[in-house]
Amino acid sequence: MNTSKVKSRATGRITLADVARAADVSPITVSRALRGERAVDPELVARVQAAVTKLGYLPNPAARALASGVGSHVAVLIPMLSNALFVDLLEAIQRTLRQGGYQTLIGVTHYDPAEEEMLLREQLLHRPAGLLVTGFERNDATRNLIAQSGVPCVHLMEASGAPGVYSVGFSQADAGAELTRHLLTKGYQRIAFAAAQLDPRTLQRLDGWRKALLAAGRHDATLEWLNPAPSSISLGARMFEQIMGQQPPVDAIFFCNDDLAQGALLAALRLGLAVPQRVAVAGFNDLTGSDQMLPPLTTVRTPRAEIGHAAAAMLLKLMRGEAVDVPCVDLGYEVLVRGST
Amino acid sequence: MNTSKVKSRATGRITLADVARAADVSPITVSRALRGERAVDPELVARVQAAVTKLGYLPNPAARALASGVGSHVAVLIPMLSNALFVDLLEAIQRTLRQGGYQTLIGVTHYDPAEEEMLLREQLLHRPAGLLVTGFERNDATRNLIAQSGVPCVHLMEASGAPGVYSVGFSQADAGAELTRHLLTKGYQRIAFAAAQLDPRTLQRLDGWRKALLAAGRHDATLEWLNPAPSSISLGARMFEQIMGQQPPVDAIFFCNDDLAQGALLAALRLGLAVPQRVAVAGFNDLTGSDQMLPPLTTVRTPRAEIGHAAAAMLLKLMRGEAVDVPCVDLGYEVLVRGST
DNA sequence: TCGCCATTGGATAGCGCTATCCTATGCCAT
DNA sequence: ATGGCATAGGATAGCGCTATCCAATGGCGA
Repeated sequence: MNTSKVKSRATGRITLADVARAADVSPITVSRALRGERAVDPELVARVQAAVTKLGYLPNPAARALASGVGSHVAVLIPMLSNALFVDLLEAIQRTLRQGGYQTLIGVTHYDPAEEEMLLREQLLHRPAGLLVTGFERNDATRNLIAQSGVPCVHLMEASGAPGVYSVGFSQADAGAELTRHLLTKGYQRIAFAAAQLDPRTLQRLDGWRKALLAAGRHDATLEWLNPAPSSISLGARMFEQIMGQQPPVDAIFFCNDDLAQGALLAALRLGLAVPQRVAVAGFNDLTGSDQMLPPLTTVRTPRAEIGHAAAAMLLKLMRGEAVDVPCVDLGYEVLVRGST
Repeated sequence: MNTSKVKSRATGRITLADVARAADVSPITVSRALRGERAVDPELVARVQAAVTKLGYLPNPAARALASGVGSHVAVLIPMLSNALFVDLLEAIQRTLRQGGYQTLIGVTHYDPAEEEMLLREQLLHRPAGLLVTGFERNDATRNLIAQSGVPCVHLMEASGAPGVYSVGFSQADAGAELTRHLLTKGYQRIAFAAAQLDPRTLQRLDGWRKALLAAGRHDATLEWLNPAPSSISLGARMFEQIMGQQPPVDAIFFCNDDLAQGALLAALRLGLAVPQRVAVAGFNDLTGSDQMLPPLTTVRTPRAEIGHAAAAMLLKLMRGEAVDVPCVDLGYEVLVRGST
């Protein structure tokens, strides 16, 4: 029964062969019993389990990866960790994947398609069991890498009906439009849109804002303030001052992210401009601190933790070869009306 | 020269054997040429390099890990991603390690020693090439795991002279004391210390504050406000209101982290309490937004990016078996005096 | 000239798993 | 009975690399 030979380079760790010996079965039976890959006599499974517990056996991920051609980890590509949004998303992803027995490898693309491609190539070398990527917009090379790798992939933060594509998110454009309609309903006449970073999701919000204003006959190109610099509180403050210094004046500003809006509210305090009387301010994502601002910030609560959890759960199914009934999950959003509008 | 046999389960990827064939050398020579593990005839190295380039060969990390017993990644254990401090730290670590050819695997301990132990056990299974952990305080089991694993380990964020221990950080206690002395110099009489989370580094700052106040004869137990809840802007606001509602009044508050201090400044605005006239507020870490507050927040700039970089560089040396001349690097800090004090 | 050792290329044997094929068993329909 | 087939355990052969030993070469002192 015992087929293992004398070890010349023993690492001292308990191997599957040790378990097999202790349970008096063949190594392959242990492997099958542990993975549930094929029907195994319940009595043998019990014996294997007992041996595993007794010896404290823990499988060697590298050996597993080499033999099976697929790792026990998931690669996650996100744009930026300094946006709290993605931290919340990651936290949920990591928690869910761990329960499924997978490690999470994080790659930060810095919103750069070339960097995303490079990271992906690197990650694919490690043969991840699954892939989580942010949004749909990427260069063809990257898209092909994903498709040809055969690694199950779920897209985060956006909702898309494309066939064969898995995604969990919400409509950024709808959210942008709905927040804009809230401002219109409140009676604001000239509603600016102020954005930084200009990543795809920001531009979708811009699109929603534009559609809502066009529908109301209130659109005007001078209302668009687009800055490719990274989003931050201080940039929000600067953009606010810039916008308020222009003619004709605006009476509301929709910032594409809460950090910008927070900076704007602080700048308004500094300048003595009353919010929302002189100008209304709205943000996006309901980041930490937005409810503490003066006045509290009107924003859109985005369900990033739920997205992370649902995407990870979907990926787990895909990795296990189970069927996914709804490939495109829309988790919606919620406009939070607070004092700033 | 060609020793490889017909593949039954070929994965289609280029292997080291393919390179060996193309360069007309043995596989082990390719391995050595690529790793520089032993002297190899420069001409052969050139031939190997040419073949690698021509074929686009990329080593298989799983095979490497299995054969050598050590992975090509570093495990990093940090307490929390929602504290921007650690995001900056990670960013620097990841950048430096990637240049050294290592992947970064992040584990978030949530300030929980038990979770840290569990994560570490999990990570050690993957045989990381190196380990980065936050601070020195952990349970004995975890400490033993690190020591017995034989994996090179560098400790982050604190400076310690313990022999055989590698660390990069600064003295949290000194920084706490220096900020406190700044407040004393400014003439504040009753300087409170308000802290959340109560992790080791927070307690070290507390210690510094206490020593400075004791030295000045201004210490008083009612000045300590310790809350084990997670640090956040809203908690800072609540703690501020609580502190300001107590008698005898304080004239300055040192918050252990900037998010708390930011919340306090916002609460002060809400309550109409003038900062720094009615009460001075100081924070720690110089997080994003602190310079934008009203008034701008006095705080301590902590060199987390530098720490991340230096720690990763030190770990790279250790992993390569090179000597590290200074095992304990103190990168200092800087008190930033702004309008809030 | 001879050995001795340092140097460097290669053969061999795994690392610890899993894919694949093979075989033994039992059960059913014929 | 008997063939056919599903079921389940095991032997075998790698996955793609590296550790280890071995052999060939050349330089050098005696």
